[in-house]
Amino acid sequence: MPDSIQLARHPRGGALERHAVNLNAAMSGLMRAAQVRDRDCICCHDISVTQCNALEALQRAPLTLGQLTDELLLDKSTTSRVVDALVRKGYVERTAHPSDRRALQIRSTTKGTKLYQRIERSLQEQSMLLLAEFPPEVREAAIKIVSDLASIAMTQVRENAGCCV
Amino acid sequence: MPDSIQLARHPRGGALERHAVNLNAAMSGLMRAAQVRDRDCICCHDISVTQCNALEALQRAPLTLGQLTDELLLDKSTTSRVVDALVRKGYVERTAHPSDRRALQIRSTTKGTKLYQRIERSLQEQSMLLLAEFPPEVREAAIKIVSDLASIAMTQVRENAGCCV
DNA sequence: CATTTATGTTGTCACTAACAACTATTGCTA
DNA sequence: TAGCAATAGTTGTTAGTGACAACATAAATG
Repeated sequence: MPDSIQLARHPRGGALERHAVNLNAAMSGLMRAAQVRDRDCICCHDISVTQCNALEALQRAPLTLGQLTDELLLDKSTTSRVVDALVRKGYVERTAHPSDRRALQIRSTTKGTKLYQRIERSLQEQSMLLLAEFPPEVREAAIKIVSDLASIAMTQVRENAGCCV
Repeated sequence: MPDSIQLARHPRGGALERHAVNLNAAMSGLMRAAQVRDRDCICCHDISVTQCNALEALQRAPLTLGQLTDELLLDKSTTSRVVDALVRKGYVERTAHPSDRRALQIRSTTKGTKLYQRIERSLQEQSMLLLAEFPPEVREAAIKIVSDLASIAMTQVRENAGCCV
């Protein structure tokens, strides 16, 4: 088990404080590694990580630009350009919204869906290597925790909109 | 508990495949949220997220540029510029390496250490909000898992250096 | 009907990060 | 020990990301 993250032992304060410090250290390492890994992996498939996130969101259902913006936690202008890129490459299309003529329905094309499935498969292989080291119960627990963390962090971001006081 | 991550039930294949798919979904959500959260939080403190990562690494010990590059998983040119920025702002200094005149010893200044501590405190507050929802044993387990994931992912990145075949 | 609000797009800017080319040391080896 | 390959950092250049502001168009509200 290589260079593991340094965990603090006794910073002043209670258990919660200590846990928070340790979680931050671990998360920041994980984020850096996962970011690079995803970039290297996704980029071989002709799109960027952000573009891939958008494509993923559109696999579930067609979305308006606003909904997509919300899901990606980006500015609407950025989202618009992410969609531009995907349209240019033929992975996504902008169609008219049935009831609101201001809005769009952005949907994945067949080509886009195929691409996404290919990418998902290669990301999955990476994660399998990663998870193979753990027994099944621990894997289940890890998934649960990470997705709970994700939900809560997501809400924090949406509510706080610029945390610093 | 708000918009939680969709978990797949029965994709074809064994438990490991299913776990890998679910972990990816959860991680990608977590990454997006945490990235935005960290950015918003750190940016109020006059440096970027990458600069903050560098500052963090330098809290433990002075490093050469190469070592720092390795830790941050960046290109050495990028790392050099990250250091530039931190030097310009007075948070870090480049000093001569004792035994190798090609190399540098990059070290955090007192000002840099103070800044890092301030930032760490505010990130910690965010994480405390997040962790408060879980009982202590679960928190411990979460930290362990996340840091193991981080270590393994880190190794994957270093070894694989461009996964796609 | 007029004003306000919401949906997207475009212009501009700052920042991130990679690759390649270069300089300055160091270390190997013939 | 002279010469050459390898290593440490820096700088030039390029592509991409993402925010903010200003804008056009359509819907909703008074």
